[in-house]
Amino acid sequence: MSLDRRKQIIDAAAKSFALFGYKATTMDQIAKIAQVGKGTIYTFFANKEELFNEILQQVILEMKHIADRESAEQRPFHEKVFRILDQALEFRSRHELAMKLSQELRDVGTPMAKEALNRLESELLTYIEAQLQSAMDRGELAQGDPRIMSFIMYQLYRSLTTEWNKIYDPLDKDTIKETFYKYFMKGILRVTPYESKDE
Amino acid sequence: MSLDRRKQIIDAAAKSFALFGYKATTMDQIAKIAQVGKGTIYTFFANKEELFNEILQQVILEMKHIADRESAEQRPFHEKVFRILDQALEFRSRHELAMKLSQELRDVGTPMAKEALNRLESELLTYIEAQLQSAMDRGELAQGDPRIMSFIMYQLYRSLTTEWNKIYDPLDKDTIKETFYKYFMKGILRVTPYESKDE
DNA sequence: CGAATGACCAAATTGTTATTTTAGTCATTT
DNA sequence: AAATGACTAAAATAACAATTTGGTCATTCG
Repeated sequence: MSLDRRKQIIDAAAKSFALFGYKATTMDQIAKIAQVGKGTIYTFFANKEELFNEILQQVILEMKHIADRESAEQRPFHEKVFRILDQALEFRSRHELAMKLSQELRDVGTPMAKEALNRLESELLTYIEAQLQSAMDRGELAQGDPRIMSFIMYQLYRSLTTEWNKIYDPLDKDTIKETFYKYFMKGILRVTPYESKDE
Repeated sequence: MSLDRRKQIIDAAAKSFALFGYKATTMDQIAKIAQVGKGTIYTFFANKEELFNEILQQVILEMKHIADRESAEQRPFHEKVFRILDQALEFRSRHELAMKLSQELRDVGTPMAKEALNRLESELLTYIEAQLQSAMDRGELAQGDPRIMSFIMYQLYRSLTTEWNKIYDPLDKDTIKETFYKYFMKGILRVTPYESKDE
């Protein structure tokens, strides 16, 4: 039942953080949803921040799980990386908590929201970095600094999706994919998937 | 003397906007610095915003002038583009007004500061877009959508400088240059300057 | 007895009202 | 006719009151 209570609290907190964001979620609120006295929360978690980090950790694992499923697929490497990025950003824009945190950061600028989103980004970068490293080891990829490579990859993909949409009309998925290959992959892949046909 | 007064006002405004930002600059302040009655300002400019736009326009012209000087140089195209981006971002990080506006946007979120910086960015994108178009016409560059190309170029360069520094230690200029070529230019140039030597 | 609890408190947040500042006007002066 | 600065309405800021909230701990319960 001790474990039961802990789970109740985590579930309640997850629900509330996703629904109201970090700041607008109160410990009283969580206790109420979890049907638990407020003091009980503090027997499992030192403070609000620690409880939040527990939830965040779950989200990170969930994201990695999705990426793992993608990278386990038998596909050419360049396809895989593209799909991981795609799924990750898709995940971020679908997952209620991540979305709520983005909004909170925009609207109120809660520092904890910023930190959490940075952490998500950082985890994704680390993940891709590892994928690149292993692809290099397998010889699928030209040598290079995997940290810089993953960073550029992420930034480029983000530019073509999120950033582009801030100024212009969204690009369709095919254009994004093609552009991503044309302007980036081409420079690093050992085997070029799209030959330049002098369009 | 009418022109004289106008210049006095513009100079005073430029000084004040660069020193205190948009919001913290008052019309009284400008009048005082310009040694002019406040009413006089309104015989030349309809309001604060219009006066600010006059200053901004000057900054934009100044930036374009720097870029023009760079692109007039007799250099291979890839060198030119790199240097234009470099000069432009350097300019933005050196120019007092642009810096102050960035700070103001971060700290207070003044909408006018955001708009102004967007305008600077937009002008730079348009400029590069034109450069790319003319390089394509000359056959120095593979065909492609110059808008997407300039956007990616800008974002990539910005990623390697500003964005990278938010997470990691700054990259040195040579690494930036090399990375920029390796991961981007290579994919679009007709003549590859750095041959991959299987490092 | 130890785990759970909710009344309690200091600190932070929010709501409210009073005060000051500021963009823009316009009657008067130069 | 151009320049000015006292003036005003609106906005920003400060000062203060009222409420909320994270965290504690003496008491209760199983």
